[in-house]
Amino acid sequence: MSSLDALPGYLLSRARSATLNVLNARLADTGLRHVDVSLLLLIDDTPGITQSEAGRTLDIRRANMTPLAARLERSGWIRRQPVDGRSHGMVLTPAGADKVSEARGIITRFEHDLMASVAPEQRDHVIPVLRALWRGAASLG
Amino acid sequence: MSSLDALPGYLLSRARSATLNVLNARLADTGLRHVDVSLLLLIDDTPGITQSEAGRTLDIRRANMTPLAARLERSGWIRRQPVDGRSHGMVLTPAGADKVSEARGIITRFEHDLMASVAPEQRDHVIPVLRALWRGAASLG
DNA sequence: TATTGTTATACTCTATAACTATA
DNA sequence: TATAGTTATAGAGTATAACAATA
Repeated sequence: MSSLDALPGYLLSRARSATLNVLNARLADTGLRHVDVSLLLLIDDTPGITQSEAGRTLDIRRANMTPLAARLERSGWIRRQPVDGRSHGMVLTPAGADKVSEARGIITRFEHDLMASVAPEQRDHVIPVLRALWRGAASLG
Repeated sequence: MSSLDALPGYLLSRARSATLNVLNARLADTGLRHVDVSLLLLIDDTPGITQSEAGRTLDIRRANMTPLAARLERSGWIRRQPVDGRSHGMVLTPAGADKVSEARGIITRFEHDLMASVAPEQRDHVIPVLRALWRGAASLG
């Protein structure tokens, strides 16, 4: 263990990388990437949400949201329909709703396994600590 | 707040992104990227460490370590010297030692500010939680 | 004027495969 | 046969700038 292991920023990167590797491996068979899952879950939560709104929620820029949403639409998981002349509301298709269920199962199992791997005395602190770091770092920017 | 905000994996990504943005902004004037800092700190901790050893410690592949180390050498911050016919040990130059001091100051201030932004009741849990998530995810892989 | 979506583009980070030189 | 370093390359992920259409 190097002295880097005392630095929250470094630990955050390593923890993120380790968890993402596991999640991506578990998602591999679904044809979804983790970013696809987050967008599909958001659309499921907020049917009709526009690309720009989704981008602001997920911290994805408009320019990068376009190919992402286009890919989900091409795969038949979402439809984009104009809500006014310039905004596109996104909704799940029936196939997309099935895909979300499938993804939700994997995510739920993954989060459960991850939490189970954390010592009981730290488990209740996982969510509060991560939220605090997120909000805290954002407040420093 | 979407339902994603209850998922450790998602929170980890957002927290990592937010902290990295702040850190990179603070490092901008030094000519260092965060990955440069982690390698320089490791070399400072372990003078003579080889590229492969450093790669295993930092989870950076040999193929990606080469241009990284070459850049630090070109900048005059490290020297690479053969330890046997195939391994290169890395050591800081005097200029590199100065650079590490500069970086360490920024890192220390950054980690302090980040910790200060976390509510006191969560603060002591930051390091244990991040270590637990890292090790836990690695054990799932 | 500001916003939405799009296109083009570039930069970083990460991953694999193939090669050489050496242990 | 395994390891160290290198090179080339490809794929994500993320960033900016410019544009047309619309509010």
